Parts: sequence; C-alpha cells; structure tokens
Amino acid sequence: MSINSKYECSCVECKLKTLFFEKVDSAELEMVCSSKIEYQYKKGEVIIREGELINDFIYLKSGLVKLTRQTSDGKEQILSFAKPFDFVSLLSVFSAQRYNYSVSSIEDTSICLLALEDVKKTILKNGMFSLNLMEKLSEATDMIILDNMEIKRKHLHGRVAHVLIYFSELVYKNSTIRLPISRREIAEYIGMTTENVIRTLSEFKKDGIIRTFGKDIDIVDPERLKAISQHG
Amino acid sequence: MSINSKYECSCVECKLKTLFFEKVDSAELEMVCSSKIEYQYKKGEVIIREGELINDFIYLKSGLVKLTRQTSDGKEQILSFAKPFDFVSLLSVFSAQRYNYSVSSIEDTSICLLALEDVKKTILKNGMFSLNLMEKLSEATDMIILDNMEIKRKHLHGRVAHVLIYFSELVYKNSTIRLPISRREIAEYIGMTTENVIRTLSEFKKDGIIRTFGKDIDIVDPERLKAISQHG
DNA sequence: ATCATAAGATGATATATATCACCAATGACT
DNA sequence: AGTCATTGGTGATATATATCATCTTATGAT
Repeated sequence: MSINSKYECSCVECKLKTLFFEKVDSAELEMVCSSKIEYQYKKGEVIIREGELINDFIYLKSGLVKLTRQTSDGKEQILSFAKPFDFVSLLSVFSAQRYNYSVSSIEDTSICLLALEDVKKTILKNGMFSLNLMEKLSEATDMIILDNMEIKRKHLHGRVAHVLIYFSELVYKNSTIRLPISRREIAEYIGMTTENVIRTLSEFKKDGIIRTFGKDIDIVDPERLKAISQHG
Repeated sequence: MSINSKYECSCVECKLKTLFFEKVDSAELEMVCSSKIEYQYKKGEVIIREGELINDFIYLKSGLVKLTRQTSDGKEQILSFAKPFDFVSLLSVFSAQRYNYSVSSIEDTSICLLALEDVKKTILKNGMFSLNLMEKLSEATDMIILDNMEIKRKHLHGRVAHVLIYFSELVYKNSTIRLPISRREIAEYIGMTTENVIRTLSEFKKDGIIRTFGKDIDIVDPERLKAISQHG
C-alpha cells in the first residue's frame, strides 16, 4: 500500500463526485475533502480487515475489490465484488461500530478515504445529500441481495456461467476477459468447491462455449452461456 | 384486507415511533402522519405485489410477513421474513421506481402506510432523522445479506436447522413454536426441495431433536440443533 | 536459476440432493 | 357430507456435488 498526497487529485473535479456529492456545495465539499487521503493498493492487498473500527467512508476510485467474511468454521466467503461507482463502504457503515467483512483488492486499486464524521455532518446539514446517499446505498445493497438470490437459485453450472457473465458484461464489457480471481475465489463466491468450478470451466471449454488460457477467458458463445446461467 | 380509520392509533404515542421517528419533532410527525392509513391483513394476503409503483413507506405494526420474488423460470423465492421493528419497505424504496419483490402476510398483520413523498420531505428537512433512517436501513439490509450468506454456506440439514432457530429464537422467543410457513416455503427460502425439507424434519424428529405435530414444533434439543446449524 | 508454494487440472468414489411416483391427512368450498 | 386442492409424508432411483488422491503448471521469494 502506498499513500498519495492529498493534493494529488481534487474532489471538485473528481469524476466520481456525481456518485455522492452532486448535491453538495463547494464549501461543504471542501470540508469533507480537506481531510481526504488517497491510498493505492497492488492486487491482493487487504484494504479493510473484518472487525476493525469503522472510522472512514471509503470511495473506490479505480480498480476492483472483493468483500469477504470468515465463516464460523474458518472458511472464507465472498459476499460480492465492487468496481468504481459501485459503493464499497456501505454495509454496516451507518449501522455498526466495526466492519463485519473485509475488503481486498483483486486488481490494482486506488481509494479515497474520507472521515466518516465529516460525512455524517454533511448528512445532518444537507438534506439533498442525504437523500442522494440513501439512494446509492439502497441501490448497492439491492444489487448484492438480488445477485445472491440469483446465485442461490442456480446449480453449479449456472453459477459459474453467472460469474463469467458478470465479469464479461458488467466489469470489463468485453467477451475476452482476464479473470481477476482464482478458481478458488469463484468457489468461495458461489458456494461450491474449487474442483467443481475447475471441472465446469473445463466442460464449458470442451463444449466450445469458452476458450481458456489460465485466467484469460474468451467467451465464444455468450448466448449459450446465458442460457446455462438462466436454466442451470 | 380491511382498512382502519386513520384515527385508530396515534403516531405520537406509537411504540414503533422510536424505529424511525425518534428524532422528529411533533410538527413534522404530524405532517407525515396526517396521511397515514392503517391496513389489516389476514394470514396469506398479498400486501405488496412485485412490479408495483413505490408510493408508500410501509411500517409493520404487528404480525409477520415474507418478502418474495419470482425467478425467471417462474419459481417463487423467499428473500427474507420480517417482523415489527424489522423494516419491510426498505429494499429499493429509495433506489427504484417499482418494487422488485412482493410482500405477503404469513400471520395476521397490520401495517401503517405513510406517503413516501412526506418521508422524503422529512429527510430533506431533518438531518437527525436522515441519519437515523440510514442506520435502520443499513441494519435491515445487513441482516438480510448476512442471513443469506449463512444459508449459502450451509448444507440442507444446517439450513433447515437455521430456519427453526430463526423462528424459535428471533421471532417467537420460545422453544415451542407454531411454524407460520409451510414446508414448501422453507424450501423456497433455503433453496432446497420441499421433499428434502420434509425428510430433514422427519430425521430431526427421529433423532429426538424436535417433536412435530404438523406445524407445531417443539425443539427438544436446541444445543444439538445449533450444532447442526453451525456445522451442516 | 531454484526451490517452495499455490493454482489448475483430472479421475475415482462417496455423499448429498433432486426427481418421480405414490399415498395420507388436512382444509376450503359448495 | 363429499369433492377438490393443497400440504405433509415416504421410498426408489437418478443426478449433482463433495471428497480425496495425484499430477502438472504457474508464480513468488530468495
């Protein structure tokens, strides 16, 4: 992890500003942003550790992260992935003292860290900001809930197809992708074993639905993949 | 469904007030509550239908409801259950035009319906209310997400045990319960088949963990049930 | 460059879960 | 009271998934 100067970028010009701060005037923005710190992470670093005190409001500037939790039997479980404009620091931020999940980068990532206290002050003062923030929070949690419902109703093949489609269509917007996660992580996300994820990818390959070279995956037949995702 | 007069109960004296309106002064409360309508539902009625426009902010006064959605292959899926003080009308309320789930009563239920516009006006004007509401919203979605993660990591037996414990400990706070849902609904919630839910309950019975008489269930050995819920 | 470690891959087998078929019990409705 | 639909229940069997063992191939550290 490396720290960037707080003057490296300006909130006023930030393209992410629309996410939360579009309804905030420049004085308020200055108040919140004066304490902002930017951090950079290489792929594979832990950004937030489950159990830590929540003091900050985190903004994903670029990159990709995963949200994980430890199950009581010591296994790792992935709740969801987040890219810029998805919101990261939302679960529990307003409802708990400590994080009940971890956040790690699965690609080189940079984040902005704002003091949660300042954000709360802005909520108290600026109603439009509150409403806007509530919408974003609600959107983000809706997505996690519905995504997990989709996974829950599917079988192994459908779940693996679902993950491929997610990264292809929603993250990279390309039929050729470099998977940012391992087969094990796919398994941790969809609740199946690593071996079965690998086997399923091999079958997709044998059936001419995808081509694979390690983490590089080329979706040859997206329609069939979608059909599998729907049905299986 | 039957409608009660709006004067049947008073928001000012409502024991549920602390849920959302503790930070609201009496003038604001009057504004929101002047339009309030109270509805009563018998067990088994639909309160909100998936796809309907969201115009209201719904408050669960008493009873018990289930949140459901249709999957693309026409099956019913249960997202979660909610009792008073859990929040019902939270998913999507601030992020979507239409409900993407249905709400039905699984016990006799009464709700308060507030105009969403009035609630939004209060958000704009009252920062403490906004922050409080955000906390409640965040708590409610956290619970749904974590509960679904727990279910996802468990096997059939653990999932069924999980449901029994949920109703026993969190809803009825009693080791003898009358299940408000059918075996099929348990299956729709945990993502398994009805037959296997029935079989699992039979096995719990045979093993002396529970006693059953139809929907009346007596949890004889809660410790073993919890162990199954953790491990299985 | 080399070693150690993790990731990817595959097969054999055990276990878990779904499916299908059937019947009994219950409740709702004329 | 009787019929019809729904729920609860069980068994036999097929299918899906997990487990275990083994191997190859990347990857990272020194």
